[in-house]
Amino acid sequence: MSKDYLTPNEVARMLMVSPITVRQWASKGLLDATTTAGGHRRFTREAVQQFAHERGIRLPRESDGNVRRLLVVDDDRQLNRFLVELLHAWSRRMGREIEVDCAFDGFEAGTKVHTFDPDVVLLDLMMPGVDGFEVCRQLKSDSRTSHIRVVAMTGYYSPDRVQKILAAGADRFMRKPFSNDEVIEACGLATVSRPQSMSQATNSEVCHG
Amino acid sequence: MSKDYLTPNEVARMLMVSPITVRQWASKGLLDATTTAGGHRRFTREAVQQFAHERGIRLPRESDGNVRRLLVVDDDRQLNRFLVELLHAWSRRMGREIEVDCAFDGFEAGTKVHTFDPDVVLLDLMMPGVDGFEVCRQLKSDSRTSHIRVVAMTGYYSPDRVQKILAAGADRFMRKPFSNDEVIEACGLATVSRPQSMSQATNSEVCHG
DNA sequence: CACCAATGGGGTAATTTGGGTT
DNA sequence: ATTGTCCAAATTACCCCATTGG
Repeated sequence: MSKDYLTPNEVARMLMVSPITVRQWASKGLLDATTTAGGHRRFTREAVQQFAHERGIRLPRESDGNVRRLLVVDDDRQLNRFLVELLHAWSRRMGREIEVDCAFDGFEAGTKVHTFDPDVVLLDLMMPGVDGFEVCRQLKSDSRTSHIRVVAMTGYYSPDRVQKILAAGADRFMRKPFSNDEVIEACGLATVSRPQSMSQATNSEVCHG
Repeated sequence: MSKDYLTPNEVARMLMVSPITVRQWASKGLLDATTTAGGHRRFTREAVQQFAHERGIRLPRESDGNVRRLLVVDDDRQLNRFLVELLHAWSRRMGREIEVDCAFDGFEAGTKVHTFDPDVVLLDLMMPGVDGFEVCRQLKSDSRTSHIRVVAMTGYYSPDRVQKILAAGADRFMRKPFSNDEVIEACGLATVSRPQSMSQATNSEVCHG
């Protein structure tokens, strides 16, 4: 799942070019774009990826698609620890080698995004003083981190909110409380090189919200 | 704002060679590069650093203790901008080449500590949801960032508080409001390889707190 | 509605880049 | 091994004003 719109600035960073160049490409029809009522261009993630793929452009930090490192961002130390252990337990059970790290505040999250280089970030949206939407947006608009799968977690739910979260760039949305299976699936761990069904192997305990 | 890619010219300056040479290295695959849609090469900082490291080349920025890059961390956009412009104006006046970048929240600060690689961080301690003491501690306890000079800024003052800030690892403390000279001094810009007196060149306006 | 900073568009001019070759 | 020069093409800077989004 992707965010529905990218601005010229965001596209420019992704393609390692100035916004002006993006404008030229768009006006020449090389890069598919729609326009707002006021004439500003908006791009889809798919269009950009297709554009890049057609020209053999390798977007920075492109991984092989397999999840190896996950970063849990949550100020609630208990829930944070729970998620870390859930993931560790799963990896032991499935024989998949993954690394899990955690961050308890926005600054730590920001540093670990670069020092730990995660494939997935599990992001609590309800952290005091941390605007989860803004974090999503920043992650997705920097070509060094835009490949990271963002799993947004929150207890507060409304269709509007989900819309906003996905628009900010989150790849998945999890409403608390969630089951273990949901976490695994949202992290993209369930469907990788493992077509066999393992439903009985993963339990369905529910964690608090 | 800092870019997340480098052009051939920029790499050439970093490695102290001509752009043509960079081109050769890239076309021979010695220096990792991607291309834009139009065929121009783009490089990541990491690639250049790796290239330099493999050949024992010391990048100019790490060669001396002079302040070159400063990161302003403050959610108050006006004060943030004021500081950035103050530093820019000073650099123009003194003919010192420095780069200044800014962050408006904890997460952005965390990422830019690594992507911008600053020599100095000016840190507002009163940001909502960001524990400045904790940020100091984290910066100073990681060997990758412990060399960064931390200038803590706050309007609330008490001896106790100063004690806490310095204990957390801050190198300097600035109480708002502060004068331009104070900022320059706190950033370690005043005393470097410039024995000439410029006292009349630096004004003493006071910015708000 | 007015306000404001940030962003985007169109156009033209200036700069940078890749490639072949020296 | 590195750099200079030439050219066409790609990219960017700059100006001025409109749009966006809070």
